[in-house]
Amino acid sequence: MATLQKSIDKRNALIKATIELVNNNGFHATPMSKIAKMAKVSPATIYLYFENKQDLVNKTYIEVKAAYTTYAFKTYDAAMTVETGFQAIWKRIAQFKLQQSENALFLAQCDNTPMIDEGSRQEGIKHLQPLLDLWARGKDEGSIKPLSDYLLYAYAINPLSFLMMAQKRGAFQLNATQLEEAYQAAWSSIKL
Amino acid sequence: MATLQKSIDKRNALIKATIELVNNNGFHATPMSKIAKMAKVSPATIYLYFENKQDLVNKTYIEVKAAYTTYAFKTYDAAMTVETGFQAIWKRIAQFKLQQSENALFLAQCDNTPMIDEGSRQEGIKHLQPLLDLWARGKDEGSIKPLSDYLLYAYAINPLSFLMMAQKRGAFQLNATQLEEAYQAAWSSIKL
DNA sequence: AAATAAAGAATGAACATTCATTTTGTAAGT
DNA sequence: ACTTACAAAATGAATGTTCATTCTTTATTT
Repeated sequence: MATLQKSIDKRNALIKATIELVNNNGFHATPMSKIAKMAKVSPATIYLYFENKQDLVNKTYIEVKAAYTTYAFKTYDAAMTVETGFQAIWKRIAQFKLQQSENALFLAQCDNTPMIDEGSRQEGIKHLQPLLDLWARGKDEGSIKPLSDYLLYAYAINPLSFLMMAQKRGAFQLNATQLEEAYQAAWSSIKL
Repeated sequence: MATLQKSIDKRNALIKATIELVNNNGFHATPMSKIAKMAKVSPATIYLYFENKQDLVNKTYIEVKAAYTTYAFKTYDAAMTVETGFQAIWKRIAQFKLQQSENALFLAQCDNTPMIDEGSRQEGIKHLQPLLDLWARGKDEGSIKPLSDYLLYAYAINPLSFLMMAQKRGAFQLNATQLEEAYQAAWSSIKL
């Protein structure tokens, strides 16, 4: 497989450039030529690593989403209580959105526009399974409200996306106290 | 003076076509030619009503946002208690997102991508003032948690956008009971 | 030396916008 | 009432640019 020879550095640089440019201009307003320039590579080289522009952005999405979920579940252990487990996940997600805001913004944009193939979108959702499992357990135990997975996700996790978006626009600055308040509000809105 | 009237119908048709096409393809993947075709108008005619593509989409955003807030505050009266007022606004917003999902989706997309000028974005925010006033009153009275406006918006209102997005993708179907649960969760996450 | 990776230039399609005309509505003059 | 003249409105066909992708050549690796 010839692919093994190709420089992983170049691939990473391309992914990184894609994220940065798409964040600032959107998918269709970021030409391959700019991505190439930012990654210090010829436009033609992109096609050695990715089939085409759509493939590049799909793969970028999946890669970032995987990094996101890995990060989110890092401190989580299925042996934890539901409350502790949820807290662990929530805080990691918050950390991710604040510390890796470029990546988080990219995901938010992908999730809110027709920029990603439906297949890649589905692929990205799979990785959230541990959270769905935790909720199922919580509902069984009676420690979490019997809401649909979507409602739970919306109330508990999704607002973080909005906060990150507002922060990106310089609308406000989130501090530790506010973050704790946010967590408490999230938990209080889904706990039974 | 032979003053001819530019047809408001044509303008409306252009706005409508813009919303529909941008929803399905995104800003940069909807050519003026397609907008023109859908509005049954010549491409050149668009430039009689709007300066350019950016102006068209900015004006569309502001128009839809204004309709959204008008709808949201329809049943609200500043004389209401904080709880009643919030319920009135929340339920109208939910109704809007469910019944005018095209418009709601368009707003969500505008709010999550670099597609709209910052000026138009600011313009769109102004209309939410009555909600901010209500929260200020609630915090004074001690009936709402002393969270920042952004946190309050994120927890109380923003999840509706996520739900609408998921619904658009056919991920689930929101019914009246779930809607009531959603409202209760929202209120419980911000009430003191 | 052979094979793979990379590059820059070339290609052709898509697009926003403008141009040159035509159509339409209106109001003044009859 | 009915022309006629005129300006606004509308149009389809250019125009020039931008962009994704491919082609041909050069460099690098084994």
